[in-house]
Amino acid sequence: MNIGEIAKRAGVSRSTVSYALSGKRPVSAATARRINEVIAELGYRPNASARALAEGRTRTLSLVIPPASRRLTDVQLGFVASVVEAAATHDLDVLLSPSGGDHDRSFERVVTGRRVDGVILMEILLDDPRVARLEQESLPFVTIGHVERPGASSWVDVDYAELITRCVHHLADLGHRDIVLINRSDELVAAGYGPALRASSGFLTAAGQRGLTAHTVCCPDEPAAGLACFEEIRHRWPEVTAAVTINEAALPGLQRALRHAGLDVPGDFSITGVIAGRLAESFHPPLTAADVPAEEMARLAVDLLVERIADPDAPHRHALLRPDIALRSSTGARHR
Amino acid sequence: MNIGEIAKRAGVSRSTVSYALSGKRPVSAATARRINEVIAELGYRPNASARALAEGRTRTLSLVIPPASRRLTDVQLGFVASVVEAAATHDLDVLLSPSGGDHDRSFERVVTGRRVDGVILMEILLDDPRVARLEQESLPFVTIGHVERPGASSWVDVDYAELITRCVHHLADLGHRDIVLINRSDELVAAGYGPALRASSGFLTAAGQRGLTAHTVCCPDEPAAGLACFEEIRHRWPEVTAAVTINEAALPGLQRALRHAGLDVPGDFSITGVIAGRLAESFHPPLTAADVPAEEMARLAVDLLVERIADPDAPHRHALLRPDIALRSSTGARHR
DNA sequence: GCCCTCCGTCCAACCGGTTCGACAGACCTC
DNA sequence: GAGGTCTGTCGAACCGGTTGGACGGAGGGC
Repeated sequence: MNIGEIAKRAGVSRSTVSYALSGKRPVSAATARRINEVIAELGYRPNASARALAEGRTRTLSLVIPPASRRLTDVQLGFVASVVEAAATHDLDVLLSPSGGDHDRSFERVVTGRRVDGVILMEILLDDPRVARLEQESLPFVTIGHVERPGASSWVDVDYAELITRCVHHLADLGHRDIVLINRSDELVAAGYGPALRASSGFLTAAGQRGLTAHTVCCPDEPAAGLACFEEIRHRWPEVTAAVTINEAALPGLQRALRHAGLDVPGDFSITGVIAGRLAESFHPPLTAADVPAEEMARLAVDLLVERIADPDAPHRHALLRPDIALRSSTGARHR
Repeated sequence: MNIGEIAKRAGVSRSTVSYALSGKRPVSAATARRINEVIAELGYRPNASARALAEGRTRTLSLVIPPASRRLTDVQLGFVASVVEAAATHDLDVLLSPSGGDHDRSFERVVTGRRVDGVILMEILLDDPRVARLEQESLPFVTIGHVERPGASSWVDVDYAELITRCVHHLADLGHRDIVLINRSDELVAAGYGPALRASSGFLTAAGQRGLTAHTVCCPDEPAAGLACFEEIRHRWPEVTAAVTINEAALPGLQRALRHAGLDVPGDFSITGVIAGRLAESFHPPLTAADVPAEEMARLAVDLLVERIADPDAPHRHALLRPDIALRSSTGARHR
């Protein structure tokens, strides 16, 4: 059942049906009614592939995710769900493409087969080859996270350096003198993962300004690693009284380690950082932390992308978000 | 840059290029080499929409997910990632379509616009309208979870009734006499969500067989609810010494409630159930539980779907998985 | 040398839409 | 009543692939 069938039954030409549907040229009321009746009766819907071919656009976005093997964090999952949601408000579909590892076939297929109108990249490295690939292919894209040259593309990100700085000041104001940053994994840092690097430098700079003694550790994205990591911290720097973290996956392990060490939060030890809000609230006690506004970021990313698709030559835009630190109950005055 | 351009530069007709690419007819070695050179030089890749239109298939699957507002559980997330992964091994792309709430436009668009070759449905209700819709549209589909009439479609599921039964026997063997099932939310049960209903009936039947006193409660999919729910259990049935659960989201709250009540696991209280393996291991202590094999299920679902797409008239097949209970450390002998 | 086969290639139709230019007829104007 | 505009519709080209039938030429059998 195609547009020709509808045209035949309504006694008009194919183009008239097309115009009736798109409204791009006027159609008499009587004809429109006849056409709509036939369409309703037959349950006709235009074939998406044919339309995409003719229009030169697919009404589809690609969301490039890290491969499943590397488990997604809560923040990342928030992005996926929210991007799909935001795209739906523009009547766009979302194609999920793994990239990295041996999954670059999917990425290539999507990029080069004109399968989508635009791409949203997440888990961006400071110098990301996929960005170069998309630029070369001149396919509109927006990144969640940003590469080193901030003017080179459209992006949305949270200002990790600034948020971590605020965390440090918050702890300093509470009297803490020895603090530690629990970062993401070694591998990510080595690969040039922006948030990890920006968090680290923001942390050290702010600690320096306030005259604090600061240490940083990398911790694999797993609960068990969080436990081991904290025990190492206690062993190497027993004087530390507060931690800042951006490693969500390590939180359960961290929690267990704290209990195991008999430390009360925030009585004996304070914790803060940049964390998905939902996760911060399920910590015990709820974490004082900057919540990553995944939903807002996803919405912004999709809006930026839609804009770029409409006008690929417009200047790049970006949004650097700095959500307030939500004061919950995991930080307190130092009294050891 | 299209197939005509390649043909021109290689000095052959468009069809020859097509045949060289698909291998559906023999092409002389010399011609093939010339064509491949031009293709490599220009970085040509066939336009996916045009190919889809001509071939009548899109090489794309749709994965229908619950809307983002209803947060995805860990098990569900495992499905999404694993389905994408499994589809990639068949060189298929995955379109993510929210359904339910006000997102049925996406579902309709995908189903009726011939946008995909097949659909994977998750979060199936015992009597799911989407199943009927897909049948009517005669679009191949596979469900993760199964509707009431098991022969009506192809599906893969875990045998919740059986697994919960095993959990009950396990607890009974340990001497527990009063147990409770912490189920998913009221709404899901009311909507006819299969796992919740099958878990419940399996639980009650098994408890009856073993002569145990059994209670069931529904608990919203949130940590806070888990806490409240456990406190209610302690209040209403203080004699209960063990819980079985399929509610992952409630686990953190449950954990907090146990600590708050000063209960040692498994010394004072045992917990088991059907849970994503990763989550079971991040509980403290690690949960003795049947791990939902999300990866295997996703792989099976994709395989079944690919099979159905190839031969839509083949009889329906299904897989009902019964993973062993992984013995960890959250269950012990009753001694109160 | 003739006929048949087979191999490699080409032409043209087709998939199902969109869109541009043309045009018939109604209506207005002078 | 001739000429001009406006409205609604149609025909045909086009998007970029795939595919079936036709066809020319090389090679083999007689």
